[in-house]
Amino acid sequence: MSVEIENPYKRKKQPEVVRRALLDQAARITLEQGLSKVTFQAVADAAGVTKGGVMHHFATKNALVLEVFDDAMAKFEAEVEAAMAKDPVSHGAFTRAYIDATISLGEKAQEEYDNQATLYVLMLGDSELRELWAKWANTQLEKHAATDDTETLCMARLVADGIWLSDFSGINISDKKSLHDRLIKMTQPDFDNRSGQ
Amino acid sequence: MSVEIENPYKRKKQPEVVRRALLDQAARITLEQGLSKVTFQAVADAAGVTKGGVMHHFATKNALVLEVFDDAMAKFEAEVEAAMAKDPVSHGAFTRAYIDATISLGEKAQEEYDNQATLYVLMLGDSELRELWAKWANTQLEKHAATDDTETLCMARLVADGIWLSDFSGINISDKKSLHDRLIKMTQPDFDNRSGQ
DNA sequence: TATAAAATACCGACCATTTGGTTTCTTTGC
DNA sequence: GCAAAGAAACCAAATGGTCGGTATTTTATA
Repeated sequence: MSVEIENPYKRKKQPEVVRRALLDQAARITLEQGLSKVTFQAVADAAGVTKGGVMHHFATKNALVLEVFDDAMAKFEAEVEAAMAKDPVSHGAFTRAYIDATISLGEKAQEEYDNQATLYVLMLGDSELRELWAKWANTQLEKHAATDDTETLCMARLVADGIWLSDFSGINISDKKSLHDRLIKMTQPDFDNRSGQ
Repeated sequence: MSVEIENPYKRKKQPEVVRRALLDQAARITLEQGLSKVTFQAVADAAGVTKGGVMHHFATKNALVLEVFDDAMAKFEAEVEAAMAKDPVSHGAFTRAYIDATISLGEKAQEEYDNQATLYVLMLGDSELRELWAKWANTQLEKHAATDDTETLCMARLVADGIWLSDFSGINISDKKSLHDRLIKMTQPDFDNRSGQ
């Protein structure tokens, strides 16, 4: 007599949970093994469903990747907005939020670091996603032009990007904390007047 | 009576030329269409040889990509060293060279810009290549520790990286030339003393 | 210096696997 | 009952890789 096999059809249906798992696993595989390893099969296996299950949620591979990217972008945006909401000073508020969302110090959760990395890895490998990212970034810059348009603030954001790049590729940075503090100082309203550039 | 068909075997053999073409085309495809489109077939077609021809020069796809990366890294290194050789000031010489090799101003050839982009796109999409890059960069930093180890110099390099990132993804930067000049000023021997940070 | 041998460059047919994608079906939950 | 969730069995095309062949180039040798 044969062993009772769990009938997979009887698994409880929880589309939202499955969908979330699919996005998360796709993002994880992107980071750990590169975009080329993000296949329907791999994502399905990682999330514990079948390929058919994945394709029910995401019709094509492009759609899947696009949603992973959108998801990462939305999270990043939320992070920035949350940080801005807590900032009492208006001048440079966007830049400070951007810096804190981009640089991963000790206190920043791994989860958020991974999200940022997913965002960058995806967009740097795909010109279509790059355009989406540029659109978002340029929109943000316009939106905060009144408070974050000086060259010094621009530079501060660029350093943040540079730090992320170094961090991600494993290049040693002397003292990230001190650098971070220096960046934040650069965003103060009176920085450009107080000191030379 | 049949037309004489050119025997493809009789093509003149010029391994160095073919090899160069293969690396160049693979790099181009990487940039224009992403790593996933870099297939033996695509590279072969682009270079005007057969798949077998490609595989004669590069046994596996990994080997091909690795050589493309090595090639890009070597070119970048050469660019940096050439710039350093022309610099009479020792303090910050590596940083200035790095900045000029990284930021593409008008005068910088498209070719060199593409090389930089290939380097970054490849390494950001593959953890193995990332390690190679980190190794190279960390070695350079050690080598030039005597002249390029201050926080300000580190920051200048990070801005350069950030500028590249923004450029590549299509994010608007106010005045790149002015930013570049400011970076170069930051690398001057007396910068940290002359002004606040 | 002529030539035979060995090595190299490259072609082209082939193969197993994986890929993204389609279809059909069963099950669940309202 | 019915729409949605998901399984499962397909499929054609593309992929990385093997293999054996053929022409050219280099090297060894006489």
